[in-house]
Amino acid sequence: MEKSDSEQRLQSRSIQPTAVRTMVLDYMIEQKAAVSLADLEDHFSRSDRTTLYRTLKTFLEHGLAHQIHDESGSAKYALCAENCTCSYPDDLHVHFYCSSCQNTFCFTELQIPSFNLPPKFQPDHGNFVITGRCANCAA
Amino acid sequence: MEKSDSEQRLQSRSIQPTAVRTMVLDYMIEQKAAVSLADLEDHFSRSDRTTLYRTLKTFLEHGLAHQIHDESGSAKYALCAENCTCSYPDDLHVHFYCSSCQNTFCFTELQIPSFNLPPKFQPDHGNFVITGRCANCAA
DNA sequence: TGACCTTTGCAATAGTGTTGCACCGGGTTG
DNA sequence: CAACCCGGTGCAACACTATTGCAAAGGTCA
Repeated sequence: MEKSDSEQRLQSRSIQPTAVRTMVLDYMIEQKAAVSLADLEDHFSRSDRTTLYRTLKTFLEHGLAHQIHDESGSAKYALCAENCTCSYPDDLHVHFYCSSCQNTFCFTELQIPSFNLPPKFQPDHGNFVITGRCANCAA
Repeated sequence: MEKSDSEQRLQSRSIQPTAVRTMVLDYMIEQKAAVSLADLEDHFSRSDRTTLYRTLKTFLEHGLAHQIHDESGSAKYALCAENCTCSYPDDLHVHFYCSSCQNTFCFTELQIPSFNLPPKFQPDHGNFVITGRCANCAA
């Protein structure tokens, strides 16, 4: 039996590829914007909120996705790149939250130039969000 | 009757200096870390949650304070500098959220080197948070 | 004093995040 | 086969944050 790409992607992060997890991953792969728990609830109405919540939590814990805190009030989730460690400062990229359409986009190609923190502060990871209007809504 | 510094600071942002507002502003001035609504509730137990909530909202609307979204799940608020406009890219500074003591600090002196957004994206303001351990907790 | 406006307090609600517990199906072991 | 274990899932409940509606309090001004 052949394995789908997403199943392999789950296994490569040591996550059991269950039906829900594979579906959620597939869904996240197609999205251009980061997804919230509410998005998943809407889209997978046959699955339980808790299951989707724990699915996202599992993705976070295994480094498959990262969490973004924008001004929408609810956490968003986006897939990490294959080789992403989500740690500072290597994987520090910018997100853009559109206050018009409430979408949050990952600009993984947009690395932040490095800067120095005050002494003794030990960074672990970062959450950078620019708020404004996205290319679609600004038109 | 002489006016206190905080009363003048409120008036300079066109905010009526009521008792609650002046007290909250005084409190925020003394804090080294950003405050949450829950912090205010704890400290001003004689005032109502709603009043404190609306006080912060007023501060935001008049550019007296800015909002920070860290991983704590609740919004934090910190005073803006006198000349701050809170707009991109001039007032883009870094915040540090300590996952150990849950405090969030403003590094207003730490400007981000500039970078370019994709075309047509119209930025308004930013929310940059580094998570890790603060100088106190790292010891 | 009375009309008016702002501020404040109280109550209630929506929404998000989170946990406990029970069930189910699959694999394992006696 | 039966007893068991275990991860995943679903249901219910709860905590906490954010937010709104409405009524009371207080200040201002004619």
